[in-house]
Amino acid sequence: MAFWLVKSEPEVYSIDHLAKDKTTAWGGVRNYQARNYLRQMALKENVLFYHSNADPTGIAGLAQVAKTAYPDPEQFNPRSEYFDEKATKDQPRWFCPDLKFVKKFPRLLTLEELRAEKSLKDMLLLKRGSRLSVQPVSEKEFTTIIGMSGARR
DNA sequence: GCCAACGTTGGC
DNA sequence: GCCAACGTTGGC
Repeated sequence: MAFWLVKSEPEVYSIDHLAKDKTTAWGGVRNYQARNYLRQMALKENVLFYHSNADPTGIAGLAQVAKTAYPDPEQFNPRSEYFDEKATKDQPRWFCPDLKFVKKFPRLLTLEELRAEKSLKDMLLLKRGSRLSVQPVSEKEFTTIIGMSGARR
């Protein structure tokens, strides 16, 4: 069982959007490293939902993998901003899993709080210059974060 | 295969 | 809005 973290700009798609949609295709990721992580996601694995480019930034809630990765349909749509002319149906380049809403944390767990927590110092998210929008999280980190969030199991 | 130029991410 | 960090592109 692996644990993950995905970033999203709340102005574009927030935890509240996910709560309303219940399930969404996590598409539009156009970075190879992130794509590879998306393909590794297994059914029912836990995904922390991070608000980037926000005021303040931080972890807003929890999602779960509802469907493992399949070819992102937007790569085939010439009118989509995520269109990729080099992708074909036989050889798709980009993949997306479906993510399902689990819960919104009682309050946003800010980046500042995460940085202040010593046991999270090795977390990928907190590394300088870490821009990856899909990241693995260790079980220990995950447990710590759930504990800090004040969310009930 | 190197690397400069350029584009994007994301914290501040 | 700025800018550091990083990924990608493309000329050579």
